[in-house]
Amino acid sequence: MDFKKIPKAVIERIPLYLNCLDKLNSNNIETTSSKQIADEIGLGEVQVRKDLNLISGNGKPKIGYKVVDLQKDLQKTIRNSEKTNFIIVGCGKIGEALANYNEFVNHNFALIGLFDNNKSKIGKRILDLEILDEKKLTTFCTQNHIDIGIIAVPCESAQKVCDDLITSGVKGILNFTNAKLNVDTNISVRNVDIVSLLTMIAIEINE
Amino acid sequence: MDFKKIPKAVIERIPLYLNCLDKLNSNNIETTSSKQIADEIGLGEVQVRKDLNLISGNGKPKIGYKVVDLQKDLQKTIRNSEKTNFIIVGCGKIGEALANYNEFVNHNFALIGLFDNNKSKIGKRILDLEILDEKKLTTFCTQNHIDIGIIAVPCESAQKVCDDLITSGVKGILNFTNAKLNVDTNISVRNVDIVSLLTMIAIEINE
DNA sequence: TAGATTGTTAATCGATTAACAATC
DNA sequence: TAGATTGTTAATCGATTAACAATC
Repeated sequence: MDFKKIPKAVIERIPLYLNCLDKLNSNNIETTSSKQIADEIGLGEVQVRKDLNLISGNGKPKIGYKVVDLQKDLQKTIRNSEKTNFIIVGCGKIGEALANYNEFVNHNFALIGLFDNNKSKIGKRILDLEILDEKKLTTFCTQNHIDIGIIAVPCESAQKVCDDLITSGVKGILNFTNAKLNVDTNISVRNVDIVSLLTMIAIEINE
Repeated sequence: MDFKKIPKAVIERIPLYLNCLDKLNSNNIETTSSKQIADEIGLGEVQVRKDLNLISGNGKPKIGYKVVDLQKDLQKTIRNSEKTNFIIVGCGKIGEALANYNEFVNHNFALIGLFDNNKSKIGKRILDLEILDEKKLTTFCTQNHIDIGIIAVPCESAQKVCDDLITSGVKGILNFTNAKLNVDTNISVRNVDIVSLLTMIAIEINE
């Protein structure tokens, strides 16, 4: 929907910039420079400058960047609307841990639905949000605007849940199973698999 | 320690190959090809061939690769020893969820320690592993061979825990806090931050 | 003005893809 | 032998870094 396509590599860094700016903000720092940001997050300053120029273009020679302006420009890449709505499917250990995390609202993400297919879980609440029957998933998603679905069900059901989410209009998936999800290219999928992460670390420390 | 340096991009794909081979194995498929693997995990076949040639070099023209041989060659990039030992520091919701995950052993990772600084948690057990006092962390790490430490403590204590781990000889860190850890370049760090992941997905679906 | 800092252009580096020769 | 599949070399693409001109 945005006019300029943001390179994959830059997308990976935007959360770092946002984090850094949050920190500067809470320290009441109003103006910053590519050097300061680069040092803080451990990147090269030229790279930071190039990224920020692409995303914001509001740097001023000799002065640098206004922190709040930069935050606004970065935010624009993330969303058009007020909030990004997401749901969690699967309220086992991982799903529950995620649902209890209360930092979402500070970053304009809104957790608006929890689902499980286990009778003993349905009807319970996590931080005031009721766990709904997974059967209601597609209805819920079509009736509410859901941007992202988090999949935290057992591996075997992951593809089914994924298909249901996409059929109901969800455009992004965060997959906590180690299933390889088959999706159309217009859907954004990220995977978090602990064994894969440990494997990559193990390779790096073995070199 | 390995003689040939594996490119960063290839390291990211090794878990995919391992996953795919596990699946082929459980389907009793003994021989495979770059085409089959590529289709399964959604990569180009030339890329798969190049990666596998770098890592294994045991492909045979017209025949392909023996699944078990390929698995062995991939495993060699991951570890020299029998197992990769790791511990979890912080047994809150996330730490507990991770500790309960029982797939580690199937992939030659061994969870051998749990730590927390909360009196109400110390002494409890998760899947037969006792939660130890965080004060014992450095002693434990120096007395046992720990390859990787998972940090699942509150954000504020992350850097302190990280420093303790590294001082005690840990070479890899999996960081579940959104703290930006400051480490020496010889230490491998991977971060899992749910807000960052949601942010990247949100950017991609907003384009 | 001189210094600091941005933005841009060119050069380098690394990763992917294409073309094709080698071979069980 | 012909076909299938690997491994390699060259070409392309994308990302990073270096050099430097522009400017508040």
